[in-house]
Amino acid sequence: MSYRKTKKVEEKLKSKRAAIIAAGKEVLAEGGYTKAGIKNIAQKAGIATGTFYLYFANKDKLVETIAEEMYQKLLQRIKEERAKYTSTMDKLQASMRTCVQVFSDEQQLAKILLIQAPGISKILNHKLINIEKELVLLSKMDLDELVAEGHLPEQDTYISACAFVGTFRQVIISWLREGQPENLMECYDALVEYNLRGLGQDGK
Amino acid sequence: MSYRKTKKVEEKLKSKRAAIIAAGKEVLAEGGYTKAGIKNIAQKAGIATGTFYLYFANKDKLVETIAEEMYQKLLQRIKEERAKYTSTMDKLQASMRTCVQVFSDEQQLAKILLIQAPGISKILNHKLINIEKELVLLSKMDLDELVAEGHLPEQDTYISACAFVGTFRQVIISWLREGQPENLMECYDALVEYNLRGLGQDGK
Amino acid sequence: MSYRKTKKVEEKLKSKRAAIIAAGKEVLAEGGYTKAGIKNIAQKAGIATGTFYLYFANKDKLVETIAEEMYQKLLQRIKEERAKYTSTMDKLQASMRTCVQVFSDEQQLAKILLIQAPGISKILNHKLINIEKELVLLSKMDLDELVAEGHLPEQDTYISACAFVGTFRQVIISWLREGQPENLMECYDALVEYNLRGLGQDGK
Amino acid sequence: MSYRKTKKVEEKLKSKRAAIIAAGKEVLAEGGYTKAGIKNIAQKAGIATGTFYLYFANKDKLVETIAEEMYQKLLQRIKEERAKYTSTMDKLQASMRTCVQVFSDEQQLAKILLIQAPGISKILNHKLINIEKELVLLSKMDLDELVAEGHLPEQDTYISACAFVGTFRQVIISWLREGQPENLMECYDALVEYNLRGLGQDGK
DNA sequence: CATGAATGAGCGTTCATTCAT
DNA sequence: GATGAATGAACGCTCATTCAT
Repeated sequence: MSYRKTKKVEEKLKSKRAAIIAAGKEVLAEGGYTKAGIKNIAQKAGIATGTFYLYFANKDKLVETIAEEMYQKLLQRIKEERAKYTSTMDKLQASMRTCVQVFSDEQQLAKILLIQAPGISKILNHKLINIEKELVLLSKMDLDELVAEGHLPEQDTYISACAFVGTFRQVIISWLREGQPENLMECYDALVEYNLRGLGQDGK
Repeated sequence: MSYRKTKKVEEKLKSKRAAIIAAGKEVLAEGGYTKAGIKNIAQKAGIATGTFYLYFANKDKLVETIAEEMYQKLLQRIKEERAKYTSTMDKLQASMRTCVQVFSDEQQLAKILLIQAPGISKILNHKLINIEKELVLLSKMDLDELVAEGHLPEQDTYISACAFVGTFRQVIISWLREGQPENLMECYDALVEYNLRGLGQDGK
Repeated sequence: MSYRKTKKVEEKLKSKRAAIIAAGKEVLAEGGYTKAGIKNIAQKAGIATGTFYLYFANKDKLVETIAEEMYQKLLQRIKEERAKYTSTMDKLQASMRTCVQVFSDEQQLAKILLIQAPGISKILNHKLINIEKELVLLSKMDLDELVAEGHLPEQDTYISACAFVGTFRQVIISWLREGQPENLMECYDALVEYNLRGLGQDGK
Repeated sequence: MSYRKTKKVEEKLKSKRAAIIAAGKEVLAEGGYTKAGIKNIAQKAGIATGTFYLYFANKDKLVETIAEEMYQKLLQRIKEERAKYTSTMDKLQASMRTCVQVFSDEQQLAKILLIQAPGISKILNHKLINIEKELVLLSKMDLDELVAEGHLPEQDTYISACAFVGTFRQVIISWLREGQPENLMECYDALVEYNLRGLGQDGK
């Protein structure tokens, strides 16, 4: 009859799960999937190895959870930002700005998504790859619309979407790896201009 | 019977070292660093596991060698192609066309460089990263020159170089992962146009 | 709704200790010592894992208790039945009939004693072994008396007692494992005859 | 071209596999399946833990091998001995004498088969159980023939066969556990007589 | 008394590396 | 040189037991 699930206790549990996820992200971002030993993660989370399995069925499930969480967070933010605009062009820009923003704010997320994603067990890898695919397809839809509306010239919109996303991806990777550009947000405008020109939007 | 050598026999006659590298590439491209067990590689190379260590100090050294080899091959080809042109713009285009060409011809190289590269031990990873870095810097030098010559408007050439390389990278990744575009070379022109516009080259 | 208590509720009202023992028997009979996890047992007993340790010092003590309980139940029943007869031969038969009866009624007990008993930690095993030993010795005492009384010819009564008990044991095991004979009690007479003849009692 | 598989080397390998099996039997006989840790077995076999897996795919495969080996050895010996006789009665006796002989010679085999058999993973358990089943059925076939030939009275031969085997089993178990009888072979005759009488063979 | 989250030693298994032949 | 059997540290995971609530 005792051991009531007080608010305090419940919060502790939640925070422990969060701590594991945080530790998992940290280790994943730094060392990749291989180096992400359970003992390592558990230690960083301040728990015993056995405790890990009270919160996650196995290592893969943790990584899956992390991937899913990032996926949701990123797409959620993008949707929110897009909703603020009506013109397709603005929406497209909103997508990219949000991406840059999110990655800029959360280096960990960026590192896992853009640097460590591969090397992870194939199944899990798919989740991470999907984010990228989704971004490309989202961009493609925008481009298709813009072409239809006459705002952009005819073109292979899939290739353009890839190119579009690729420019952002590469710059962010450079920022992560080389520390160049120093500030991610500051180069956002240059990047947008590059792409708008690339897409064939003349008069700006 | 004697003049029809099997591939295996032929490889044995060649340097065993080459056979190991070939096997290493194969395994690395398909399964990633984790799946690249020495036994697996040795078997594919037609040697005993112990023999591997007569040619490479350890697993990491093999990967490093593979990385180095790819690095050399790619940059070598690029230099050769660039030498055929005099104008910087043509040189820049030659760089990219060669990249696409090489990746298109050698999926293995592409898979290792663009898909499996991360997840590999940090130190080794650096070698692979360097190829990308070098490409970006090479592009940047071209851009700097083009800007100086007045062929391109003023811009942050590092960002532009990243963007430039990123477009190619992303399309190649899509080709590897999704099989889209079906033929890599065919979309090359579209990609170049995208980037030339992006860089601000009006006429052409 | 209130007077139709489920089994679970009823057990809770009984001593929890009894519920644990019942759950322990169930799990032990079905899955053996290895599968008998404390969590599993506790769940079946309708308690928390920690509660288990309020009633038993550890897992081994539970098994020991179960063994002891079975031991007492079986020997108690045998003594009761034997008391109903005066002739040693009748007492001997009463022993066996009771055994068969009890095992027939309680498959769980049979499974634990005859099938799962081994594989359990050595010390605990001893308790279970003792039941068998006791049965053999009880039989031997009967046989010794019957030989002394002239009802049976001279013989190594220990061997005879083993043989005697062994016949029952093997048949019961076959019943448990193979389901043959279908009904244990029905073959009791044949078994008794076999042994009486084996012991050298001619005219019945 | 070197590292020839000399006789010496090959013998070492064979002996190592044998050493593992021997160690496995030893541990299995003494401590049961649960206590039979790979580290424990490897140490007893004088090898490193990893070496175990060069000879057996996993722990279960070792136990299966041991079970199979015992099965073959016992049944093989029985068949050999039975072949020496023509009368069914002699064959039946030969079966049992061989069993006693083999168990007497190899306590380890006896312990694993009669004491530790259960508690082992269900699948493996089946192999061990099968030996017993086979013995019972072999005996039953003999009894059926003897009844048909008129050498034994009508009876439930399955029950008789169980009883028959059970007597031997129980005596051997007593010998293993209690050390009584001291010498297994010496009580063989008494046991046979008991069973012949039990089966209803009057004369002799 | 009761709880169930937390613990950590220990399990079976893998694999880069070594070394006697 | 070439071999492949041998090694043992390290992995992911389990479970009997403890203890703060």
